[in-house]
Amino acid sequence: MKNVRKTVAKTKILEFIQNSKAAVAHSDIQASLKGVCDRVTIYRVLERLLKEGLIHKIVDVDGVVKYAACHTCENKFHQHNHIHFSCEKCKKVTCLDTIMPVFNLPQNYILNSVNFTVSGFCPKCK
Amino acid sequence: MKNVRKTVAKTKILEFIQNSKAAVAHSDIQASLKGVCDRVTIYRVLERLLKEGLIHKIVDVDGVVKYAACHTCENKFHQHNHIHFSCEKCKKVTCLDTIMPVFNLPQNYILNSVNFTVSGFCPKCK
DNA sequence: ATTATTTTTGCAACTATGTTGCATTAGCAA
DNA sequence: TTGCTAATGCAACATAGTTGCAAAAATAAT
Ligand SMILES: [Mn+2]
Ligand SMILES: [Mn+2]
Ligand SMILES: [Zn+2]
Ligand SMILES: [Zn+2]
Repeated sequence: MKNVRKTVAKTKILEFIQNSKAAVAHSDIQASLKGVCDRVTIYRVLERLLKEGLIHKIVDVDGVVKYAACHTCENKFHQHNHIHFSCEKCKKVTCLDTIMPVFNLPQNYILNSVNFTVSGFCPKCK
Repeated sequence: MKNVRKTVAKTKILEFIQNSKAAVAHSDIQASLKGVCDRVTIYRVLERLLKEGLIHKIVDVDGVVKYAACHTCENKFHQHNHIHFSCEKCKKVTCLDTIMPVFNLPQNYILNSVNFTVSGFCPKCK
């Protein structure tokens, strides 16, 4: 059952994600942590942080994978049914933590998780 | 203003997409069209079909890009605000053309397009 | 039908993103 | 301090997508 360990890479990466207002991509992390660790390590740390429920993963509308800290779901139900907003101008992806769309699936579909991203212009870019 | 041309590749690719019940990936197309054209051509044809509004693009929860024919929006408003269902078992992505989630953005955000994908188990796999 | 024009294609080369195996390093508990 | 094993670095690989350019094919003009 694999004990988790606290390492420099993990600490710095988590800090960076938590201090970012918008979701960050692997390349953002790599740029900010210049030389702290290998790019493969970043991938592996991200995997761990996901599994430990400290961050969540967002696939942007253009396929770019980004990560954001978990706020609303600290220790409780780890559900991310909020909307993500992707700005077409500044390319920033932000969690709209309080906004959860309403919909109902047809019979016979079993829902597990959702991935809602809307795009347009953010308040700063409109 | 670039006239569009009808070519074998384009015809076959569009047919394949239109005949598929689920959304298809580039690799699916390549597999089905074995040797009809180069893989680069597939990318370029897909781009054109998108621009011509004959298909739409879906980024799956795991980042895999897929394409589906347009049904509800033939000539009219080209809006894709319906939900896509991604089955975790059979990996098929299907358009739930009639289901459109309700939500409201905070002031100052300008909505342009949406990308809603929910995952779980489809009727066949549940 | 022939020719001319321009879109489309194939190919090769390249970039970006993510993965895997394996030897080495470093956390942490005993 | 020692021992165990999680975590890392590095190299190599895999996959998806892009770009430039010459050749081929589709359509328009003659
Ligand atoms: Mn979020
Ligand atoms: Mn669809
Ligand atoms: Zn913006
Ligand atoms: Zn299924």
